[in-house]
Amino acid sequence: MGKKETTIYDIARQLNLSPATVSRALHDHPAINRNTKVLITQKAKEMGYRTNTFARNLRRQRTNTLGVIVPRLNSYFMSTVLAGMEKVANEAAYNLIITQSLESAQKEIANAKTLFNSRVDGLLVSLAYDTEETEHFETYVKKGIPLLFFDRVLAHKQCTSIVINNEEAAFEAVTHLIAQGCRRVAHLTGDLRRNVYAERLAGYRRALTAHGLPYDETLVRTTDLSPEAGTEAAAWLQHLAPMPDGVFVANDSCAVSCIIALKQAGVQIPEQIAFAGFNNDPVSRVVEPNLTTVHYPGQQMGEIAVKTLINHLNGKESLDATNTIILRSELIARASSCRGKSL
Amino acid sequence: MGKKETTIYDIARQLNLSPATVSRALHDHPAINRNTKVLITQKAKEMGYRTNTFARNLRRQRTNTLGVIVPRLNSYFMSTVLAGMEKVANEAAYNLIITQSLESAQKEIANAKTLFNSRVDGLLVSLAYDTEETEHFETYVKKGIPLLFFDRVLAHKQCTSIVINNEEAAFEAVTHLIAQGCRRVAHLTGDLRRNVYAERLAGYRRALTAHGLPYDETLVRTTDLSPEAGTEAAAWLQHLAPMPDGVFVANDSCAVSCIIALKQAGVQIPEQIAFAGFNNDPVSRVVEPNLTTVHYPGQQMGEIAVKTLINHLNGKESLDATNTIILRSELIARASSCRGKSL
DNA sequence: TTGAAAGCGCTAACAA
DNA sequence: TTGTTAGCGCTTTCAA
Repeated sequence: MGKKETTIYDIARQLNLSPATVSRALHDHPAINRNTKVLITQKAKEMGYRTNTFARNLRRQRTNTLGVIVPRLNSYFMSTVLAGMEKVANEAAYNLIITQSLESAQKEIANAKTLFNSRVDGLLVSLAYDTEETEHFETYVKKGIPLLFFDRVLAHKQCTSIVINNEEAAFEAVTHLIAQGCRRVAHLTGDLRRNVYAERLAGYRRALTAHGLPYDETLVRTTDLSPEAGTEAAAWLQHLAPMPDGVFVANDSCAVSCIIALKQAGVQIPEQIAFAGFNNDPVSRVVEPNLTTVHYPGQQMGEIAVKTLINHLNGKESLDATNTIILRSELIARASSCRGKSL
Repeated sequence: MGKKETTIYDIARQLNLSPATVSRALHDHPAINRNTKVLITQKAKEMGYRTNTFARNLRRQRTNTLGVIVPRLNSYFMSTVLAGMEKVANEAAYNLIITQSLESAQKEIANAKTLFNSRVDGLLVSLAYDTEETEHFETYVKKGIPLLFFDRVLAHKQCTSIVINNEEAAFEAVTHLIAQGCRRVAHLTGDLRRNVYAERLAGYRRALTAHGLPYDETLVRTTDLSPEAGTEAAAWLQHLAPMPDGVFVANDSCAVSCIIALKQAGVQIPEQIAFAGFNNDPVSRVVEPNLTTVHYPGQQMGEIAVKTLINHLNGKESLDATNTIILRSELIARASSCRGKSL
């Protein structure tokens, strides 16, 4: 591997200064002569010096690194969140170590451990599908490492969460379907151990009740919300008797594949079945008819999550008081649910 | 922050052993007594010990961390690549520090520098739109830090690249359009400084020539390939006289929005204009008619990139001999380009 | 404004 | 199989 690294000792020797002075100059210490500083900076560049982050971290007991655990990297929503996180972290000179649990609690535990050993200054988590125990986060809490959950969060904890109001968003979506004339609304959801799905179900249920419609649990189907699940759900919908006249799906990609399968089977959307999805994924604007959905501010969520965490680390803003940050979501009505002429 | 950290010294003291023995036990050193090892492992767990990665890295002069620079995190293709990278890296106990250049050469340079200072063991790069100079990678080459480009790569360099055969893929796509009867094929491309777009253009051109069609540069439009660019391109296409009867677009999301805009304007797809895109993005299977496209093995590319890099780092396989790894891509013909009855 | 010196926690060469 | 010991490169207290 190439030549030996230049250290502050090398620079110090060349300049007949002490390593301490070099260290100070390189990190804008106030008590340092302007000229000395220029001299050192120049020499450092000339010699190809680069900070040894380990030595520095070892000494300072800080890493300037944040850990991230997400269920999957390659979903539209998540990659948007990550883009926001990276942006803010980068601007604040923090590194991001990103890991994915692939929806497995076991991998989530392993990742939490690895990141813990990597001595991240803080951790950002969106939970896997099947996480039940949360022992693996206790180590962080105990060490006083700030822990921030986003999207798929943990209830009843002393850590901060960033979410949208899923219950309300679902309520609005279903209310909208009902306003369009739906009287028998089905719901495709994900694993109910996750707040996002449980809350959307609750919103669905409340909307039905609020408009005098019965809650019928045979109209609720739990799936993994994949496109394949959408296709299967299309068959399921057609076998329900009578067929529902509206469907609220907890994510867009599943909704879209469901619509496509139904159309192939000759079902009219929205005339026979009206649809509403969730996330405002790009596919929602491509499917025909365009999918009504809930806009989920992913990039913003990522930005705020990291900003909040870093502010906390810098002592600018304590997280201890903040329990939950709720971002604004928004229903976007499109053709998949609109039966009137007005839209 | 919490209590003081447990070190191997603490464990050693409690067990009346030397730190060296503890260190060995904790890292599966061969010359260690089975019982001693069990003892130490247990004690370590009991005391809540965690490896201090800095101290370890500082000593070993290795970080087990790879740096990644991508143009954007939140594109379907890129998030798929990253998912593959994370999977392999994680399995091999490597961390991934992911950064995005946001298509800016300047940010790419800054990120390269940061990652360099983070002492990554290797770097994976897909170039920004407007990168011209590549000085910022020279530091890596000089230090002997392996550098691996993927997708948007650098020509004529002594580093390894992982790509697909863009020229050939484009040739096939355009040949397919011609086989469907297109005689006046337009092309929407990206910044031609990037190999992927230059090569796709070359393939487009070769296909025309191979089938006796003239190359007309007024039919080639350079854009940023965003959905918005697709919408604008739709207007442009309609103003060309005569209107082209086929379009090859260098990415799917741009192609899809172009199709949508054309349909709104009353243009029949594929009867009046046949379309082929690139990437096999999910939207390609949602748009109507479904978009003919080139399947790009993103996940696989990410996996192979990291696997190759790690093998090199472990001395299992040298990269010095390997200049380019070419993955297989595949044309997927769908309704957007098929005029015959056969499909 | 600068310097001397200690030590962050770990690993590896050498010794026993 | 285990122990001794010397740093890896940096920051920081204390002293000058």
